[in-house]
Amino acid sequence: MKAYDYDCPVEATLEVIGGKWKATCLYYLIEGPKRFSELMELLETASSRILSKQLKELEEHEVIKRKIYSEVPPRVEYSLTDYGKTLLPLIEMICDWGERRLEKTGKKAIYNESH
Amino acid sequence: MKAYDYDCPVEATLEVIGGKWKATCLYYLIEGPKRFSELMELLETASSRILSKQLKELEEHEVIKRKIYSEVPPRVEYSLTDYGKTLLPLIEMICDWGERRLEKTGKKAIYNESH
DNA sequence: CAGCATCCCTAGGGATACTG
DNA sequence: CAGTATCCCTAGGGATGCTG
Repeated sequence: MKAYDYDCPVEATLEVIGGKWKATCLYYLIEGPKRFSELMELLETASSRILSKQLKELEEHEVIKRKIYSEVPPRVEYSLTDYGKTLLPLIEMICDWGERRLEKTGKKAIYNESH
Repeated sequence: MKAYDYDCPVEATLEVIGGKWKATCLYYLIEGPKRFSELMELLETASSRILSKQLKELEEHEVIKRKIYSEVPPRVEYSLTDYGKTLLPLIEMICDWGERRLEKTGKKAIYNESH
């Protein structure tokens, strides 16, 4: 067993937000709770299996919470926890830097177009 | 071919800093240029192959530059580019959040101990 | 609707050895 | 010293289909 878990604290953060869709999910959750299907639509190219896995991991890291409504058809809403909200400035900074990089590289993001 | 490169700008950032050691490398480069062997010592558990790959990718993304000194034995120094320096506040915020997470989870990072 | 189950695949990461 | 070269391996991600 190792004496340390990380080389540097930055790794502890990347472990939480570093999955393929995680930061993007968090970003979309900033504006408020979203259901599974809403996230699916926003993350056009993600499969439901992967998305649900990433959401589960975010939940395990306690940055989002999952609320189940006992209805038919089923309804589930994901939202940021208080702890997750501490990530907010970080996520926004990540998004800002990404936007500048889009300008620099000429690449495009769906999100940018729809705003 | 896809019409878009990303769903959201956050992905453009994660593409740059999201590799296993990338953010950590950037973090250590904040204090100034470092040679390959210095980074190897700081990133205790990274292999030279991986580290050199990650550095090469950071270089391709134009956030670090590689300076070769024509000496024997060879000497190479890595440092942040001006563009890379625009990542600075972000990296520091990532580190801060990571530190708070270390406190919360009781995990440890080498870096924290040595300071 | 909100997901698991199953199967599959490759890219990222790692160990070890070797060179200019 | 600062890397490649080679081989290997698994974890993350993806396609498709099924269920409560």
